[in-house]
Amino acid sequence: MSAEKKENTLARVAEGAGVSRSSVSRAFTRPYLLRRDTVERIKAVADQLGYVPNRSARALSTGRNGNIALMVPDVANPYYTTMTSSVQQQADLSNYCVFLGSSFAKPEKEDELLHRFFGQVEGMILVGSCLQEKGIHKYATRCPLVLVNRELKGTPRVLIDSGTGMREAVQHLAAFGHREIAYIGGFLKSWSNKQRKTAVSESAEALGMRVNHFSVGQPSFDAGKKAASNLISTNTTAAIAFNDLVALGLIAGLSERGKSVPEDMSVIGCDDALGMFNHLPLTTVHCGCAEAGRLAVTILLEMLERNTVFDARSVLETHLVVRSTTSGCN
Amino acid sequence: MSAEKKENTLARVAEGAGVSRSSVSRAFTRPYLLRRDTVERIKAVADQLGYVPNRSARALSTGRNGNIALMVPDVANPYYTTMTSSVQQQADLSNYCVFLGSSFAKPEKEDELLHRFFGQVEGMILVGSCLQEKGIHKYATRCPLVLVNRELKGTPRVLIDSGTGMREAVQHLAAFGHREIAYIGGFLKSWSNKQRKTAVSESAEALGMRVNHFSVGQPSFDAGKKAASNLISTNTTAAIAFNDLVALGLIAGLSERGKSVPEDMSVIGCDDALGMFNHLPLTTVHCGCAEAGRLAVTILLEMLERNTVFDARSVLETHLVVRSTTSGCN
DNA sequence: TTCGATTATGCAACCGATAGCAATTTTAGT
DNA sequence: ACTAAAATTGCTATCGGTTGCATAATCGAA
Repeated sequence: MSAEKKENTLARVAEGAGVSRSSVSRAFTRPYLLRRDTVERIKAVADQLGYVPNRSARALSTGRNGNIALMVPDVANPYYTTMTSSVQQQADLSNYCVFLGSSFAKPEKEDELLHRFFGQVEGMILVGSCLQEKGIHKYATRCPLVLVNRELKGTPRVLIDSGTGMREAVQHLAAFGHREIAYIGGFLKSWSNKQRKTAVSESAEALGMRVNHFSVGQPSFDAGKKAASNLISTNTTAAIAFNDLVALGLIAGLSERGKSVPEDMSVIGCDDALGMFNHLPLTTVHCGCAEAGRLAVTILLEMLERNTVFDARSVLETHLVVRSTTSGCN
Repeated sequence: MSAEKKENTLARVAEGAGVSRSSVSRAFTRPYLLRRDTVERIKAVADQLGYVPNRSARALSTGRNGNIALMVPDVANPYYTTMTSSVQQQADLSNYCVFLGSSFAKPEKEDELLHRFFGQVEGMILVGSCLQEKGIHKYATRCPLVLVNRELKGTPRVLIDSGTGMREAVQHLAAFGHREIAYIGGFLKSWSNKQRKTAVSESAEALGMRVNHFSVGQPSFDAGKKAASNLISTNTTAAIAFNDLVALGLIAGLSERGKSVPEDMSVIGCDDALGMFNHLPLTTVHCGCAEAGRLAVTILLEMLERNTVFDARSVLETHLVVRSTTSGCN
């Protein structure tokens, strides 16, 4: 069975209501310019016909399409999922539609998707962009764009500072009497990883604690699990992981080796993405991903509204959420 | 600093390359109609100017915009996240852009978002739609639309049959010697819940097992946790939960009450969404969410390609994935 | 009534591409 | 060299709206 019965247009509604196309257009966009009853008559005909204005056509003549693009490294990652969700909700409040793209941390893919979005969005939000500065600039100079977790002077950005939470984590462990801790990092080159690692190092040093550094590369559950054995061979009594996934893996790995958490080892995660679903709720650093997403949208829409680009730089603090995987050391 | 330097258009490129607008258009859409060197010259000018075709304009004249809409109840739910991710990837393979919408299981919100998407997509995928049949029809009759996990005759649909996996789960438990099991359900009215519950009941009965039914309503971690106490007061030796979250909660609840899994109680989840991140990898029913997403896109694009609507009905089987939360009963 | 001031509405150009058809240039065959 | 066929390229209408400007209708007040 074939489809494609042509959609009804302004013209058809106009004909049905016995008015000009302009009037139909106005009935939808600036009804106050028309007589009350004219608007009603037009609307009646319109929804009797099931008329819905064609957004492409409207966009063509107004230059506004009511869309924004959201680019994340990986939608399936809970950290980004939370953000995606909040971005979509916040955009929805202003009747914006959002395009979603996953770059899988590949610059070419990110660029390709952005290029594809470019002509049909009013603005973009790039989360953890893996593009080079040049690549970002290419878009930033041509449409309003907000970065999340990426620092680039001149481009508005919202940064989640995991440092504050990490410092709280170290202090928390110090208060419990831990003197030798470990940081299980992810990719060495990763911005977030560096930020977290540095925060741990510095505050540990300030508190006179010793910290052993490990790097697992891709921060996965299995990576965390494997890290467990290395950890055991040290005198570490507490570990802070790059993220929750690694922390959970670590706990699993420890338990396989007969070590229990938190008795034998305290463990702290980061992101607060899936720690509350563990049999032992995970002590972790809560990162306001949802808030970051909302803020990014707010900034972006503000730029669209005012038709200007401003160099905002918002930093969101993170905080430790104490649950059940940390305790005093024996 | 203000933005808004007008984008460059076909015309500008044409002027720069000393050809007509048609030629520029062809250089991008049907280059084989032009002489090799003409195309090159045009492309050179184009990307020197940073020209990107305006998709709204193109859409207006071709009637195709290269976009599809994906509607899910909640992006933040891992079950849907997996699907969202696969839909986006699959669409990307055909150079389609995807709009994402979350209905939060509210029909009005779903309708509002779909209405907003309507004019600017070629087709839609509705996952677990909460619209009434009438509401779905409204869109299905006007643009190609594929349903996931929703049965509606005449509209192409992809259904994930958790029944097969659930039956495997029951058989698995039977093989381990369990005679009295429990099903911890979610919302009583939910289609998936009914499907899963029925499958458990029927296959248990066929195997001569007894099954105790519980319902927790909103299927959350805490709900599962609470269910633990009810469970303990029965002679149940194994439990099948509505989904992984409930299963994990259940395990946590049991452990709080000194029961260990799988020694004292075998536990099986459903969805395979987050069970592998547990310290004890969860035995669960794997639902091919990613596959369902891919399939939905494939069907949708096929309809767009062939410009027809066909009443496909694909059922995806699910399978038990045995990990560490099940064992023989003592 | 009559006239200027307010609304309401229509006209027609325009947004940036696409595509059918016509015009022009090449190519190939004789 | 000459011509028909084939390959290129240009012209122009069109997609479905929006909007500035002009015209027509309505209203109050003189």
